[in-house]
Amino acid sequence: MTGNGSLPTMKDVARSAGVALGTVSKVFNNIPVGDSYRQRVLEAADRLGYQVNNYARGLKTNRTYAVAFIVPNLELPFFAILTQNICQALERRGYRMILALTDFSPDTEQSCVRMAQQNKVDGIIGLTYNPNLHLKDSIPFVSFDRYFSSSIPCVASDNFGGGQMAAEKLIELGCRKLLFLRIGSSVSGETDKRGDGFEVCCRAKGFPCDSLRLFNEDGYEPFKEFLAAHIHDGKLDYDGIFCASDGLAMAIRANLAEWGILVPRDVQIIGFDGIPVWGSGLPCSTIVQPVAQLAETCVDIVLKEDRTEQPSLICLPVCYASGGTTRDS
Amino acid sequence: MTGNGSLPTMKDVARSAGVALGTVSKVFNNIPVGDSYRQRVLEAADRLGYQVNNYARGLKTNRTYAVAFIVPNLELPFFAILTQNICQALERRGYRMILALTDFSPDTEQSCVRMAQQNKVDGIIGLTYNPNLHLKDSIPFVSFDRYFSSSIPCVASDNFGGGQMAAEKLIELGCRKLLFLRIGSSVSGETDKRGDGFEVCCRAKGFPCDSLRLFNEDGYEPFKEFLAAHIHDGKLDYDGIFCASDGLAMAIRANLAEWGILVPRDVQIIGFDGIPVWGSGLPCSTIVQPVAQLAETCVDIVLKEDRTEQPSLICLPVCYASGGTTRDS
DNA sequence: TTGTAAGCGTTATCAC
DNA sequence: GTGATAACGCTTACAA
Repeated sequence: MTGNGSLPTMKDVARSAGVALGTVSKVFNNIPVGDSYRQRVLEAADRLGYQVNNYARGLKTNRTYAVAFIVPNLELPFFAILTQNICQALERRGYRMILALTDFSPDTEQSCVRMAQQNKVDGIIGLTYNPNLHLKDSIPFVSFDRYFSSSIPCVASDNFGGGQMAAEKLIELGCRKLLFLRIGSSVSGETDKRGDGFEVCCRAKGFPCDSLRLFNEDGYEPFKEFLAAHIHDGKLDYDGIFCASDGLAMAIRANLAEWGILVPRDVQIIGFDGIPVWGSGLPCSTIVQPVAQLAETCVDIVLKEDRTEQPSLICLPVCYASGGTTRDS
Repeated sequence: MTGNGSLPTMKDVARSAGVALGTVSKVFNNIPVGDSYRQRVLEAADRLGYQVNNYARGLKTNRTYAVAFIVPNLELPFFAILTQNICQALERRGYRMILALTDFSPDTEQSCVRMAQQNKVDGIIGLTYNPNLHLKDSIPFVSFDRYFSSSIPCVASDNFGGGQMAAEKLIELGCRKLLFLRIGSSVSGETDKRGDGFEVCCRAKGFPCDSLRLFNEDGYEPFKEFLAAHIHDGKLDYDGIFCASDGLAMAIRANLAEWGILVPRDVQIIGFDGIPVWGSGLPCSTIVQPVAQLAETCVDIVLKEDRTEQPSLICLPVCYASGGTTRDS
């Protein structure tokens, strides 16, 4: 204790150890110092319960060892797991994560960026939808799943390739009448390519492919109406469906069940994401995103000192995994 | 721009606005200042793209408007949703969350606490398992789901009541041979009371109740063996199971399915948590934790200035929700 | 190798 | 109401 009620400072440690202030600082920065001095300092620090004040340190060094991660929410399993992996990747490097949730609001996204800047974070990783997010170029920014410009690195899965993979798989499994379904932000992003890859591949292989692309604002109703319109005599017009997310795949499956249409007996479905459900494994057959590598990549790039020579778009390979909604298990 | 490459400071704003440094500070702290001055300052700040440096501010004021949240991971839906709700509750109050993941490691938990202290957070909310976590009493700490001592507030659901509720419900639904299953940390915590409440209630109502309580280290194998040992001629010895989490409930259901035992036809199951799965609603019938209120409560307490008169344990009411694994829908 | 002193960007206390 | 000036706790030349 310092006598007054507040926390001990370096000055207190120095006094208690009987050394100069600078010496204490050196000890805590791993700068060579006489062994007996180091000893005394460490003991004094321990005795006083001293810890470096990162705020004072950051003020001097301009490095805070904090990175902000901006994401809509943690309700979607993919968002939660991505957040977890990025947080762990940061921790491994001695950085901390400031978590900022936006609930898809462009205004909130912007104010999160402001907050991050004000907190002098060393970098920002953002999964955002605001089409004209205003970024200070003084803080490194890495965008997840959305391409801004060549000067802002974007990290994503190989969404196009994943779509192709889904098409190939469904066709290989005997599907001939294919359908693509998605619901998501009306702001275009990398994930849109999932459907593009799927459709391109279907066409290339000579099979018809319909698609229904909705925006979040639309809600699920249109899906139900669409399916209802494509069921005749208890049979669905399609035998293979590719959904842009596993959650959507599960919702579609549940809706079809109400019509007595069973998966994978009557129609095979492939989703996208591949996050296992705790206690019950993969929710469906799916294109698996390489979450751990995506996280590592974001962190690597955002922390990279040398900001010239940054790639502007990095796509990581996905893979297919069977999960009970296709006839291959 | 300031001429040199770095960010503008208050000094720059003052110079550019032609006012004194202190005046600028006052403007940004909402301290009364002549209107024309305020105008000039705001304009200059805008022109320069100035933002208050929270690190410098924190150094002076000893308030960082940051709270650390320590949690094992975001894989368990309950953890993810709790994290989301706490983060939102903090954002609403103008605070940011520093997220620290521990993966259940006691050492990591301790180092997260150290990190938080070093970052001079205004408070710590912790979902931890380290039985002798060392806390500085200079930083407010709120424990989730685990009681430390009367001086450290603990927030939890009414786990005991939830267990009772599950028993009552199963009995009401006709179950007579009851079973309680749990897997979790070997460090005791509030969640242990789920089973206690269940067993107490079963006994009080005069129905037999078995239970199998495992630790994470044990893995799932013992559950499978237990169930196998209690299946005779394709029939399970129990007709009602209460699982300490929804994830476990789903795992048990899947295991029973392998034996041809169907839920809820042959046995009814109630889980605990009540986090809906994106795209498919509740995973099972369950005791729902009031996540939003739990989060609000944690944040309220951790930010409360007056630290005398804090309750040492707050239990929030749970409720039952049917989700397809009981015969009441 | 050790000690000294000048800031880092704010806030807060004073005279004016 | 406004404008110097001294901290806040630390890092980092630079001098000893």
